[in-house]
Amino acid sequence: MPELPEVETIVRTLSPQVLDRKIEDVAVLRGKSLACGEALLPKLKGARINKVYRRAKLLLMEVIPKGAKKALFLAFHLKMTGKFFVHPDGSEPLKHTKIIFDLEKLPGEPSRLFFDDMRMFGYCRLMEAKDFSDWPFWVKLGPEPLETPARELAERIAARKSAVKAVILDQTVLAGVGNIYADEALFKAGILPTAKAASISLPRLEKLAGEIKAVLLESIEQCGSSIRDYRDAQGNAGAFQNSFYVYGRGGQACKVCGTTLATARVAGRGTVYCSKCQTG
DNA sequence: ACGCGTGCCTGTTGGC
DNA sequence: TGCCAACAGGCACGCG
Repeated sequence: MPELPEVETIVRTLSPQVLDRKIEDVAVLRGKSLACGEALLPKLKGARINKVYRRAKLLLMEVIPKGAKKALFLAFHLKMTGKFFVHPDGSEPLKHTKIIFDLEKLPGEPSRLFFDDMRMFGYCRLMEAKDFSDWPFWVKLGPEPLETPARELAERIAARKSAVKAVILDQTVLAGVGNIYADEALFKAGILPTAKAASISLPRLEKLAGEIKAVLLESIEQCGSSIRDYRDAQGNAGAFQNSFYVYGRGGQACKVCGTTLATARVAGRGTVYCSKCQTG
């Protein structure tokens, strides 16, 4: 389930494979996977991929259409099971392939970029620059945690009344944290996921913000977490799952104090925490 | 305006 | 052994 570190890893592994290459053809195998921009599809033919980058959990590509000055943008949300892989010329779609981008052929390089998505929660939006302002999710996205001072993140969290876990998962408060890194950061900060954000002292929230940044950075260094089947755009698994303190470890011993880790549902999500190391 | 619950999806897992 | 419910979870949406 790609969160910020996994999407960042996919950007880094996909970019060298597709940057500056031209898109020769696009096949949308499942209409709903292209959330908008169907009318712009013809403009993709012959367009050059100028930039591959990330915002929150979104992977974006800026493409320059042939002979046009206005750029187009592909914004992918991978949700739980979205994947990219560049397959050899002539490869047939896989069971869960939703969109195929045929790139210009280069000697010795694969040319079929597949967007696969087993659960079908993911999507691609094809847009012009002006369309971003009509995309509510994009407009409301909070700041990038790695580019925002911990103090500022703490103040944004403190302004909300809900359970602190629900608050840090809220993409309008800060962008890019999902269930894994929420649980890990709360453990490292020693804060119970159910504690109300507004009731936590600012220094503790600043500690939490610092731990969010630390856990995201550490995971990026490890190329993300591979739960089940996450792979980067070169097919490699991440390694950060080996560093989890709590996520997926319910019922096992806390690595710090030995207490059996508790499970609960918070903000509608499976949640694991240590009732001794974490307090309200 | 905010907070909370539900639906979207399919493959995997565990209980009876 | 086989079936089926529960589960995985980000976000849109609707309700209070």
